[in-house]
Amino acid sequence: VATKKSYWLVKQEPEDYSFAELQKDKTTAWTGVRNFQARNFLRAMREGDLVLFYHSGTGKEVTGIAQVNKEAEPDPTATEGDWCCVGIAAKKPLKVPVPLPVLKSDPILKSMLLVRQSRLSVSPVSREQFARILELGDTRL
DNA sequence: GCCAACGTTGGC
DNA sequence: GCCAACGTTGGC
Repeated sequence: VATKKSYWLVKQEPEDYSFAELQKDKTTAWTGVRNFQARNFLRAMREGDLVLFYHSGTGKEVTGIAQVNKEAEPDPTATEGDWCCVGIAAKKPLKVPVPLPVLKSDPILKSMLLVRQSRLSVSPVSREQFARILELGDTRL
């Protein structure tokens, strides 16, 4: 059953957990999401989906590509409530990071949910937007 | 169920 | 440091 691949973006402050740390760890459990909208996106992720990794705060740029390697399961860090996490694996850093001002001004990227709703920590990305990020990032998978 | 008050996040 | 956006809480 071939399902169509989806694309996502996750956001984290690099001081908290950077893409470099993910590369070092190889994989990580993406825990700690406590927002319903973000949680629902986590639940929609499928193994193999590609994930843009964005640094908020210091950097404010898309810095790397990761891939879902484990679909949603209960978040072990949640002591109450119906929360979940996914597993992601580092895939490749962007050769050239794509900074927020570029996202905001690019005709394809300015409609990204990240741009329109900056507090959302997990958001969907279209195939076209994902391809555009790779193009601007001078990176191919 | 509404809304004011407050807290948090993130960009500038 | 400030402000906008958004979520949560609590009084009514």
